[in-house]
Amino acid sequence: MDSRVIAELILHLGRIASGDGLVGGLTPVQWTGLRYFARANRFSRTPSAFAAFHGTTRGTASQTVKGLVAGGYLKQTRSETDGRSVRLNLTKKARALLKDDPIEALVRAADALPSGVRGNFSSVLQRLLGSVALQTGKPLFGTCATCMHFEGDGCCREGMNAYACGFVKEALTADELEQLCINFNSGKARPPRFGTAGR
Amino acid sequence: MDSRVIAELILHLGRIASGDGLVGGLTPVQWTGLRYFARANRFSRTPSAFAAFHGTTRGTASQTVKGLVAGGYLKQTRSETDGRSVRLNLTKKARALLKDDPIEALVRAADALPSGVRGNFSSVLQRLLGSVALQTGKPLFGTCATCMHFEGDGCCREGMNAYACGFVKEALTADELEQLCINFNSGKARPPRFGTAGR
DNA sequence: TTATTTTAGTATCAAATCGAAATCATTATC
DNA sequence: GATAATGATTTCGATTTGATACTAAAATAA
Repeated sequence: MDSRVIAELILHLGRIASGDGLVGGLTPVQWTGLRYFARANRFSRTPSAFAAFHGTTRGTASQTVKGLVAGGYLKQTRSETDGRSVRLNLTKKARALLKDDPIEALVRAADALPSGVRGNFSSVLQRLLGSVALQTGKPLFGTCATCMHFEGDGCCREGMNAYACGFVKEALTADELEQLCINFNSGKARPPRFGTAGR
Repeated sequence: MDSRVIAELILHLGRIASGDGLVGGLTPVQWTGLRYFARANRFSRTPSAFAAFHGTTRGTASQTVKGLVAGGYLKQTRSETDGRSVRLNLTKKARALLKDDPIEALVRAADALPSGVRGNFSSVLQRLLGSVALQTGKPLFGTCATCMHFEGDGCCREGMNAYACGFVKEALTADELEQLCINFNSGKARPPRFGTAGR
């Protein structure tokens, strides 16, 4: 019975924290997109990956991206390796705007927690997300720290290329270890993911 | 830096957990309405209170309610004390449908947590919600347990009417102590709330 | 009392959102 | 080479939403 209260609290908190109407000229969906492209690694900054993350269709994700590009928040570049694919990167304008993210009220609230509580709380959130993703068959995005594809000891080879991804078979910089990846695999069984949003 | 991850996790979890499209014939907003009217006490089962809770306008809330009434999920009755006001109660059809709430995946995930962790987690969520509501000036709904208006020792008077609300000056049943109330007051300072959604 | 203001609820309309389906180019597979 | 699958985009219709205006009832002021 308490579990249902928790579930409703999470939904409600999410809704209250993200501004309803447009804040700083952006709609809630556009804010979600901006946050995603700010935290996703280079393999995941594509319209399709955003669609998978956001749990929507590629068509809808394309619309959102188009709006952000038109507004000067994202810059589009075609991939050299794949003629179909498109990479999206945040502009300076976008990075500046992210300082006024309507989510900041929730960030401050979380920041006011004792650090021990905060870490604990974060772990439980991760666990819940993993469980829900598994149950609903939706893709789970994560970082290298707990990914099966992560290779590298970080100490043996000299200097660079100490880390690598065994899935895309490419070297990783230290920064990228913290970013979200669509190819994340925690090792738990889950249905094979195709390019679609998984429906 | 970790706080921002927490904030984004909460938003993402909320989005993933609540089904995107319509589930069981209801849209996500209608599900939110159904959950609200299932958990709100009799003082709060009105279109305006739902608007305040959901952080939207009364017009929009009225539309959502209209859809739920038309679908046979809510029954509308006029208030006897106030000719303007309207009370909304769940039908049996609605209570049956709530068993297949798309949020159940998240409920199960929360249920799988150790009970100690669950209680702790719930407390932190409450705390975050209170903080965000305070910062954004949005109304905070809560239960009698921590409300300033709550009166009653629960043991002195015989049988009924052991509990009461000092705000509406009415007796409360034991069931109602667990329900959400728009008149909740935690004692913390907050801007006066009018009938509007607070914008 | 009468007049004014506030509140609860609803209806209307234009803008925005979203999902489904179709389309096109590119890559993968047989 | 032929076929299938993928990435991205566009179009279209249905739905949602917020703003605005409106009615009716209650509270407040004069």
